[in-house]
Amino acid sequence: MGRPREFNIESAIIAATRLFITDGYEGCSMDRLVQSTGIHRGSLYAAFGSKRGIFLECLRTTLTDTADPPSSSELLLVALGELAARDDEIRALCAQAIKARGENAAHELGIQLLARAGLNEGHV
Amino acid sequence: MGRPREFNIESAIIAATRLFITDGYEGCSMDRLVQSTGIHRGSLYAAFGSKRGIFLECLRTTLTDTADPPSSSELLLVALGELAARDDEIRALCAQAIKARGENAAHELGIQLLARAGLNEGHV
DNA sequence: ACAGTTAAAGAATGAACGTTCAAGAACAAT
DNA sequence: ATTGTTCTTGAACGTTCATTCTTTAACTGT
Repeated sequence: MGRPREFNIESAIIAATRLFITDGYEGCSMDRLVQSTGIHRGSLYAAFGSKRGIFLECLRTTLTDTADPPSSSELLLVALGELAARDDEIRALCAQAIKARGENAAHELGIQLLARAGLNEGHV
Repeated sequence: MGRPREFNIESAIIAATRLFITDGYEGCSMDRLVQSTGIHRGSLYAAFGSKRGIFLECLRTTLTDTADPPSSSELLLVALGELAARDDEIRALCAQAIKARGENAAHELGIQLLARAGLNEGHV
C-alpha cells in the first residue's frame, strides 16, 4: 500500500552520523543533512520528525550497534557537549553509555575531545 | 577626544563568559549577549569586531587571569568542543592551556565535560 | 480502471541569525 | 560657537535556519 520508500534509512543514519561528528549538532544544518544523505527535506521529516529526531536516531544506533566504545565516542562527545545538558532523553542515553564504559570513561572522553579538536599528543 | 565609553569592558567580558559557558558558542546569540551584557549591538561590535571576537577575548582573559584551572576549564571545554577544530587561533590558545595543565589534562576535561552535561557521579 | 494510500520533490514560510548603518549625543580642541 | 572624533542607540539588512505545505508519482487492492 502506497508508494514504496526509495531511500535506505540505515545508510541515511550513517551519513547523518558522519556529518554530526564532523560539524557538531548546531554546526550542521538541515540543508547539509539533505545534501549529504541524498534524501529530500520532506522525506527526512517524514522519517525522523525533526533535526533532533535525526540526531537521536543516530545516537541510539551508534551506541547500540557499535561494539567498540572509542568509535562511538565521537557522537557521544557531540551529544554531551551540545545537547545533554538541555535534553533529558539524550542525557539519559549518554548516562547509560558512560556507565557501560566503566571507570575511565572520563579519561577516554577527554582524550577524544582533544583529538577531535585537532590537539593530538605533541604536535600543536 | 570623542565621547567617553560608558560601559566597563571587563564586566562585559565576565557577563559574556558566563553566557558562553552556560549556552555554548553556537547556542548563544548576539541578542542574548546584548541583553545579558547590557551593552548595545553597535558598541559590542565596535569593541570586539564580531561574535568570535567576543569569545576570543573571553577565552584569553579566562585562561590568563584565572589562577585555578578548573574554573577556567568550562570555557575551554566550549572552545574545544565547538571552535578549536576549525579555528587556528583558538586551537593555539587551547593547546597552550592544555600543555600548562600537564599530564592529567584529558582526565580533568573529561570530568568537567560530564559535569557540564549534568552527569555527575551517581545520580542520573 | 479507479480509489486509496504513501513517498518524492522542492518551493514556501516565518523566525532567528550575525552584522551593518545612519542618526544623535557627549566630549576635547580651536 | 564650531569642528572633529568617538560612543550610543536601535532599526534595518541579507542570509540562513528548521519546518511545513502542495503537488506529483508510484504502488496495492477492488
